[in-house]
This record gives sequence, C-alpha cells and structure tokens, in this order.
Amino acid sequence: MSRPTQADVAKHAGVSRATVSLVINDRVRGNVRISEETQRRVWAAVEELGYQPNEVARSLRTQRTQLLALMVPDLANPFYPLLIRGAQSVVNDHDYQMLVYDSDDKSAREASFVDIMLRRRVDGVILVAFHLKGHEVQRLIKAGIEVVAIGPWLGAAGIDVVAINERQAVNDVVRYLAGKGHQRIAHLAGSQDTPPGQYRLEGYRQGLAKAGLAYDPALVCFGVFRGEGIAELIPPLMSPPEPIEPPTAIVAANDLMAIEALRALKGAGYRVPQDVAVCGFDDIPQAEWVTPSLTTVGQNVGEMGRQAAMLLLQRLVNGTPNQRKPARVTVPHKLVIRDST
Amino acid sequence: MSRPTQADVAKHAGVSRATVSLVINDRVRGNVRISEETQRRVWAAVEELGYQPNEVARSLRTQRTQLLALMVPDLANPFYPLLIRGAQSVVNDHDYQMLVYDSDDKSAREASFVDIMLRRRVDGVILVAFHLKGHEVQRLIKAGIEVVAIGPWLGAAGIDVVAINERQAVNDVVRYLAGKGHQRIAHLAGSQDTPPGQYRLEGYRQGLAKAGLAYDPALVCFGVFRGEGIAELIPPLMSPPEPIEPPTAIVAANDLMAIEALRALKGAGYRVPQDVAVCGFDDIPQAEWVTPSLTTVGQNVGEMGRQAAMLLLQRLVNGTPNQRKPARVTVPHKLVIRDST
DNA sequence: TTGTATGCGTTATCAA
DNA sequence: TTGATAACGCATACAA
Repeated sequence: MSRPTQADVAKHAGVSRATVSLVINDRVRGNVRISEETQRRVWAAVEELGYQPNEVARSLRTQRTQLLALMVPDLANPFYPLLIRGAQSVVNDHDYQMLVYDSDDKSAREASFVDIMLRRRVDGVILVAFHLKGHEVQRLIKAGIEVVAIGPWLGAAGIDVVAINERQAVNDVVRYLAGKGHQRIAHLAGSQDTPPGQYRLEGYRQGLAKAGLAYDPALVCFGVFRGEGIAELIPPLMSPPEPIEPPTAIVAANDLMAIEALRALKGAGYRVPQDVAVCGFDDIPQAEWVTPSLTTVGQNVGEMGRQAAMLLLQRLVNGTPNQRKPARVTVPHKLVIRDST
Repeated sequence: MSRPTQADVAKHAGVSRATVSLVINDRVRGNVRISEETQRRVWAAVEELGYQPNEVARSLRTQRTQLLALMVPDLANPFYPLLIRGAQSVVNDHDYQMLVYDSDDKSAREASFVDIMLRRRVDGVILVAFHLKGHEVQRLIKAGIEVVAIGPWLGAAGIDVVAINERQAVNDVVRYLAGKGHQRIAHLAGSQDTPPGQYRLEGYRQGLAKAGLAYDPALVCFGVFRGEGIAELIPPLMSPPEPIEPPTAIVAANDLMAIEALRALKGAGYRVPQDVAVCGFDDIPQAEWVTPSLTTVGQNVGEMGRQAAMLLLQRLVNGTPNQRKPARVTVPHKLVIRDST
C-alpha cells in the first residue's frame, strides 16, 4: 500500500540511501563517480519496486517546488485558455507544473491567491491581475517568489510585464472608424476598477481627440468584460433622448462584449455594419464565427503566455533571482478588419 | 530574506514549537487546551513576523498535499474551461488547490500526467481521459490517489464516473431529425481512438436503426474534436459521386466540429437549415452565437465538474479511501433545438 | 496546559 | 567510489 522510498530502493539494491539519490538525480555527470554496476543495480531496483521520487520531500529539502501558478480573471473567456496554453507549453518543457487559478475577477479571490501561493511555496507566478495592489505583490517578491504580470497593471513597478499597448490599440480602432467617416463613435467600456477598462477608455478618448471628434459622455456606457448585461445597454445607447444623436459605430472593450452587442443589435433589428459598426478587442477565435464576423484588435495571446513563462523561467533557472532589472515586453497588436465595420 | 518558520514564531512568542503548531492548526477545539493568553501571544507573533505555514513541510508530515489535478484533452475547447470552473468552485471551498493539465489529446501526455501526479503526491485526480489504459489508472489507485473520471471511458472499471448517456444523446438527435422527415442523415464523427468518438458513432447508428433508416458508410466522415480540417470534409460529403444522394442533415460529434461545418457549408453556398440541417454536441456558449444558432445536445458541463469534484472530496474527507463502491453519476442531457435544424 | 523528541523522504556535506 | 548523518519545516505521541 504505502509507496516505496529511496530507503527501500537502497535496501533492495544493496547500497546506501545516498547512493540511490546520487544515481537517480544523475549526479554521476558531476565530479561524483559511481560504478556502472552500482548504477545498474539501483535502476533495476527502481524499476522493480516502481519507485517514484517523492516531490514533496524533495521540495522541502531543496527549497524549490518546481511549481508555478497562473492567475486569470475569467476562465470562461476564450482568451485565457489560449493564454494558459501558451504558458503551459513552455513551462512543461522545463520540468515545472502550473497551477491555474481563476480569480473570477474578484478582489478577494486575487488576494487569497497570494496567500495560497505563499503557503505552497510556488517558485513563481504569472499574474493577470485586475485588483491586486502593489504591496500584495511585494509580499510574493519578498518571499522570493518570482512574479511576471501579463497585461497593463498599475502596481507593476519593479516586476516583469508582458503586454500590448492598450491605449494605442483602441486609439487605432477609433481612428480607423473615423477614417471610414464615422462621427458618432460609442464606447462600450469595461469595468473602470480594472486597468484594461481604464486604459481602453483612455485610448478611446485619445483616438477621438486625434481624429478631431468631440468626446460625448452620452456615447460611453459601462459593462463588464464577461459580457453579461450588455443587451440592456444597447437600447438606451441606440435611442437616446431627443437632441442626442445615436452612434454609427460602437467600440467594445473586448470581444465578449462586442459579440453580445452584436446579438442585441441584430435582435433589435439593426443591421451591422450598415446601421452601426461594431469593433471588439482580443480577437478570440469566436470573433470569426459570428455574423457579421467581428472587426477587432488582434492580440497574439498564445505568444503572450509563452513570453511570460519564458521570463519567469529565465529568472528561475538562470540563477540571479530578483536581481535582473525588470523586463517590459510589448507584444505587437494588429487591427483585424472583418465584416462588422 | 528567508521566511519565518514555526520555530521563529515560537521564539518570538516565548513558547515551544509544539504550542505554535497546536494554536495555528486550531487544535484548541479538540481535547487540547491552551490558555487564552498563550494563543494571543502566538497569533501576535504570527502577525508580526508575517508567518505563513509551509505547506510543503506540512504535506510531508501529514502525507497529504491538499492538491488535486484535473486533466482535460483540449483547453481551447470552451467546453473544458466550464468544466474546470465547476470543479474549481467546489475544490477551492474545501481548502484544496487544483492543477490543470492539458493533455492536448495526446496519448504520451496523458501517460506522463500519471507519472507527474505520482511524484507530486496529489491527493486525487479528475480525468477526462481519451487514451489512458486501465493499468495506468491502476498505478494511481495503488498509490492511494483517488480517481474520478468524467465522460465515457473504457478503462473505468472500479472508479467513480460522471457522464451523460452519450449513445442515447446522439440517438435522440438522429431520431429528432428523422422525425422532421430527414432520410439522409450524415455523421461527422470524432476520432475513433477515443471513447466519445466511438460512443457517438454507435449512438448515431442506433438512432438510424430505431428510425428505420439504413446505415450508409458514405454518409459518415471522420474528423477531430478540435474542429480542424472539417472544411475539407464537407465538399465530398455534399457532392458525392453519382449514384449517392447527399445528406439533408449532418450530426457532428461536437459543437466545434458542427460550427466549422456550418461555416464551410455557408461558404460553399448551402443554406442551413433549408439545404442541410446541422446538429452539434456539448452546447458550448458559442453554439448560440453562430448564425444560424446551433441545435445541439446540452450537457450541463459545470454540473459535471462539480459532481466529479464532490465525489473526489467525499472520498478524501469522509475517510474510507478507495473503499466505497464506485459511484456512477449520470448527468441528464437535453436536446437544445435552435435554428440550424 | 505546555514542552520534548521523533520522523515524514529527500538532498547534501562530510568522511571513509 | 560509497556510506553515515544532518538538516528542511512541520505535526504529533508522549511526558511533564
């Protein structure tokens, strides 16, 4: 029932426990020399007993868990599974495992993520944090846990960050729409208590300014990135009280919101893009599935995951933890023009 | 730099290490009695030093890691994030964390999952396994790791399984189509080296038989659940060589495949459902987004995740590991009729 | 009510 | 080239 330990292997092979450890960890390549014969015997015993090293004991001894963690705000947003995949692929190639944590975009869950990681002694974390404060992240860093953030993040001072230029991206969208002759461009903004929500709204305002259009608060409404409740926002936006002109284009803060808007608009009898154009943000695979297909900002999300994981592993394997100066990787985005504009 | 241990807390509070352990683990409620004053001092020291229990050491000592793992075949299929969410929600409520592992539908990765879990000494795993053999799962069980499988699985003898009735579900779809007058019903089958691929094909054949329709191999083509390469399957299916009649309905093995088929059909100028009806399987949220919206088999995927996690935790917390007789939970499915049929 | 001592399964530092 | 032996940080049986 109880699993074999190194001691069992040692007894079985007729050698000492230390020898087993040396053989198994391939220390033979160092200056340590162990006879061919002994090695053979050890491996035979391992095989015979079905011995699997106890990673827990190993972690306690080496002070390294080979465990990383990735926190995301919404697993149900297809954007994040792609991010996770990208990160997983490089992490697993380096003998690490990764814990996935869905914070559900909740401040309390983000905070408890920190505690859990502290207790589990993970070697590093990748954060897509919407609510975490700088000092909470500092707790991780002080405990020797390496941290990489993905996405714009206000408390990012001193840590590696992988992101796209959010303001610029929305800016691009707005100017593209203005270039197509749109004068009344609305923004379906994300939660303003999150950095992407704020940055994207800023980008929208910048874009308007650059295009010589006035900012009209009546054209901005606020939703959540999850896309819930967007349908209720559309009627008041599209049929505003008298003197206000309705928009001819809507820039949503992400694809989930844009797709919900699309559905609500179609349901209400609006033609997209003839009556109103719609743009998203992220370029999730589903942006191509909807009708009309969605014009959006393409983020290479898999690449962002990979980059973040690589930064983390660099710090972890190349020694010098917490020493190197923080990296800031900006992943290029591109405007993906489809049928909704 | 180095983090405080219980010994540090003990010194700081002026008590012994054991006392700290007792207080922190809330053993005060047992028959162990510790004075209010001592407790206060311990907690104060914990607070002051920012002590966090070392879960690694604790795991080594208690022989429990409070770690579970969930293996899925394709994180990019929106079905699985919903499953993960369901499981996470109950797992996290019980002071466990969950490792998410994407096997990428690869046999080798599924096998290495087993090794990794064995070494990490996880307390339990939830498997959505497409390739794992019975004896590989037995390795987990022999090591004392609790196992719950989600979905149909051939090597499931003796372990808890949460699943829907796959054959019946496809059966229902075929008979529904037959009832609408379809005589030529095609099947876009999933990989036949996976249980769902096989069961769904079987269900298709059963449905045909029940509806009094002949099985025609020309109406069955084989794709992958991921949905890649479906577009190439459509032209030969829809314009078969001379004597063969093309189908008037297509039953896909999952929604990803159905949606790709939908897109290919529309691209080729077919009208859905007038020229050909399309059905999917899973009812991912995106089934409702596409045009026409997709008729499909609704699986309550979040519920399946929750159920699986509950079964696992029951075994874990209610003692008696591996003793109880295996549970077999069948989650109800339902035909969700939309515009594609 | 609190303290002492031991072991969980490793790795690593010494000697031999 | 190999073998004792001491940590790693904690929980717990037993003593006090």
